[in-house]
Amino acid sequence: MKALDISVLGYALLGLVDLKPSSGYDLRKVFAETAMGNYSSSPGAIYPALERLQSQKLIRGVVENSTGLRRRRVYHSTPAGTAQLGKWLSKPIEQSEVMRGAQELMLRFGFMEHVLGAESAVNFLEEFRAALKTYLSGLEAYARTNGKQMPLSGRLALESGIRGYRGMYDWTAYALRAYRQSLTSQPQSPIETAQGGLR
Amino acid sequence: MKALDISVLGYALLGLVDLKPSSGYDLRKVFAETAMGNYSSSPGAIYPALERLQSQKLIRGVVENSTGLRRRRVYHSTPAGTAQLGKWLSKPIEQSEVMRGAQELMLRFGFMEHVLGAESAVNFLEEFRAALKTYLSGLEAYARTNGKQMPLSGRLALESGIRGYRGMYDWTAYALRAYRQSLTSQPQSPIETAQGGLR
DNA sequence: TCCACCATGTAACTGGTTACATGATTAC
DNA sequence: GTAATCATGTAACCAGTTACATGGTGGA
Repeated sequence: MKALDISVLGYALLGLVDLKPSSGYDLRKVFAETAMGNYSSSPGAIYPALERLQSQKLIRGVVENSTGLRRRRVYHSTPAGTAQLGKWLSKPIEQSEVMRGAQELMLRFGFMEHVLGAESAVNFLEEFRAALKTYLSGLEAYARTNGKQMPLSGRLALESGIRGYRGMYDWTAYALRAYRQSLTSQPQSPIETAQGGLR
Repeated sequence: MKALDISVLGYALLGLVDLKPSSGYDLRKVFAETAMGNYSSSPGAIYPALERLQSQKLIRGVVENSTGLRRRRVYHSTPAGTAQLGKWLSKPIEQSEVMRGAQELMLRFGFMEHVLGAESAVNFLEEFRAALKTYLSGLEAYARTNGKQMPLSGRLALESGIRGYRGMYDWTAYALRAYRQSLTSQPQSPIETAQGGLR
């Protein structure tokens, strides 16, 4: 099977549809109104993206006709779609993704529990934490050596980045605590992934 | 004068070149090796972007031939370029930019002192702080009402976003302190912008 | 009747990604 | 002489942006 290429927006859509069957309009609202404010969200972006996913057989759109409402194409994920989503979620974390702001990593984490189960989420958090630590120490070293010769606003902008990553690093500890707690209190069975072949 | 459209990468390049004349290769290294890890950075992105800026007369490339080195096209900003940069930096902060992660706003802040002077940087920080406060309270309200029905990983991903913005909000206070201190200690004259017409 | 909202689409454009190509200089 | 690094480019492709188009439904 050739490697399908799917944009980040595509994965965001696939993940949302896998969580809950939705129409294009529903999905647009998610991007417009919830905390997923990045990944927007114009009709010219999401309708073609949904069509692409459908042509790859990862989702299927069914026209709702039961009620007297206007035609509404509700998409749901196929087994292949869930599998593909799981594959994406299972990718090891790369340093370059951390560098680019870790937004895609957070998106992946958001879907992880539902698709791969809580243990995977914990593993991901541990890996993420390690990657953040590496990147942070690099940033801090950079700030120490180059900070003095930067204008104040540049130095502060860099400081903002460092604080952001430090905050994320702290967050991983918080999230791990939350997960460990939920795992011990109820020995939560992970949701079965639809297919076995998630390399 | 028609409104030129310049991508964020274009502004990043313009700002860097305005700080210090540089070749395409120098600029690539900045994106590859410093904390400006987003905005990359392949030759296929930055060389065409530099050409576009040059065709808009915002920068000028001069081939270095003094040394025996290989031809190296060093770009420097023109007065029109500095003016355009100032115009971009002067844009009021929009909520939508905050929502998209505030990366462009941080980029703007990084260049601000050099182009518009310290007072502008302070004003920007105050505006930014207010925008963050608004956005944060919206996010927190969203988390309160929708958090319970989200899976743990989704809830935690949201929490990460909130923490990130809260961290930025705290950072604005820190940055304002740093600026006020530097302004009172030495009554630093802002660098004159090259042209008056920054609407 | 007209407005606001639900809902889906399309067409033109363009900036960035990926990958390839080239050639000069320095160090070993 | 050859590998690494400096340095600049180009060409194909495509996803996302902007803007426009359409048409149903419910309420004032």
